[in-house]
Amino acid sequence: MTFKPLIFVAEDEVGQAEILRYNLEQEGFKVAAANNGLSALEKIKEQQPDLLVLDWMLPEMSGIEVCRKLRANDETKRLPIIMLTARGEEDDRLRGFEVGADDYVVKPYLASELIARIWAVLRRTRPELEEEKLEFEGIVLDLAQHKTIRDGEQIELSTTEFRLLRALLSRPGRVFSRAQLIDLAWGTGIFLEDRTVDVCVRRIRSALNVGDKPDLIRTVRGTGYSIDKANK
Amino acid sequence: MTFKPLIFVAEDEVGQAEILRYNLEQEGFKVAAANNGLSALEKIKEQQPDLLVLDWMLPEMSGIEVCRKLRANDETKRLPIIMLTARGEEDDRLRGFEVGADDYVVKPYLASELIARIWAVLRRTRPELEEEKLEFEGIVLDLAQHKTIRDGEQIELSTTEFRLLRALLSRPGRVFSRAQLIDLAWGTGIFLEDRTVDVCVRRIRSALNVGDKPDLIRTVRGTGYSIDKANK
DNA sequence: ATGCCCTGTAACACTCCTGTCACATTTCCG
DNA sequence: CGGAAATGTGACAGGAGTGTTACAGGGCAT
Repeated sequence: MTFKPLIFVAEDEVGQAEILRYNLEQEGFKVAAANNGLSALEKIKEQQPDLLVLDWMLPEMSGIEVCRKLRANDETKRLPIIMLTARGEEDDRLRGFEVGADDYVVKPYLASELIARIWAVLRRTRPELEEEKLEFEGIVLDLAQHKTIRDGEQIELSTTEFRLLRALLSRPGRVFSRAQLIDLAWGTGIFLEDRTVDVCVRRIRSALNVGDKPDLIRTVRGTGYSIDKANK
Repeated sequence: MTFKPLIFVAEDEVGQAEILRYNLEQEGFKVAAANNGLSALEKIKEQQPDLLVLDWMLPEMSGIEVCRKLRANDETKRLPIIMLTARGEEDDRLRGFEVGADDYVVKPYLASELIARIWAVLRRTRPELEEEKLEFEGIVLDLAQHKTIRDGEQIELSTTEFRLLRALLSRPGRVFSRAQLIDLAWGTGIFLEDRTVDVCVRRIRSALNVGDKPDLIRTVRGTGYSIDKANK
């Protein structure tokens, strides 16, 4: 991917914003941010981001207001917007769509979930961004369609398995610790036994290695797992 | 590496802090330190370090408070922070992320583990520091991939062996005492026989010196070991 | 409510790592 | 040359780490 979309984050809670920035940068996005509605509006006009992640509750100017103002301006009229709303405020969702948000995500959210939505919206708005695929040694992950293929044959993976494989495929060869994999596949701040990763890896392996296909998941004893070529 | 990152250590226990300083300096970092939250905050503003290692429990001002204050200030808003938390305090980890820590390490920790995290965070923040390989005289350690290569051929090393070789390769020519090597490869505070290092070195040697390759690990009688060119 | 699938955890088996010991070899020094 | 100290080497028992299977709880669609 040569093009690096600039994502603008309007979120007032510093911690949330930083985590988000981190995850988005990991994903390969450029990131700009503001912590209140007013400055968000200004900075957006300057920087012309490719997409806006907009918290519903913002000081100075509410998300809905920001949204409306953006839609009223010719330059920003078509800026894709993803709303962050608190759980239970379903009404907000409705109003969000009314004022022109392209999608919404309920807090608390999984980073990977939000990233998936971002890609979806970007694809929708910019068809020239061909659908994102991860590929390695005959394994293809179609992120848009959530499909897994090995050597042309489709593989059935559950959501969690798909996310874990996705993390591994994002950087072939690189070894991920179990903790990192939990962060990437389950979400930052989720606490699970390390062994859970082992079991999930096993499930992926047995789904992936049909027939006599070589096992491409390398176990690095004492450290973690990676996707790799023919480890003897 | 021409650029020497300045690491700021905020840790109240003097012994811990000194060991940490030593290990970080070994790694080639510059180090500044404070033993309470308040002075840490002041010194950080003066010295503008590249990264902060922040103990969770600090006198005067807790780690979480320091973190929050730093995030609230424009100059220090993006300072990468690694939290040190006690084992079992999982809640702290969550709160750590909430207030914007970039990573966390659980005490007691492996010096090499912390150093790895520091590099990871620095790389994330400063992509130009993409240095994930150690190389010397045909030996290549790929830290990200956890692979060892000599003259193009892959070598199988166990975790411990890998860590020990890594310590040696981090500063070619430098002689490490057995105690230092135990700190670096096994972890600070681990007690082992010095002879264990000898055995581990032997294992590395026999894995590395396939064929008639020269032995690059030099034994310094009465002192320790180092990686060095062709010692006859 | 019912049944199915997903999932996290526990339990057990098994591999291979690993720290230590005992003995061989080398080095140093008088 | 002798002896002691340091290091090399091979063997081994115990254990940590991982593979594997089973299962119970929960979500979701019917």
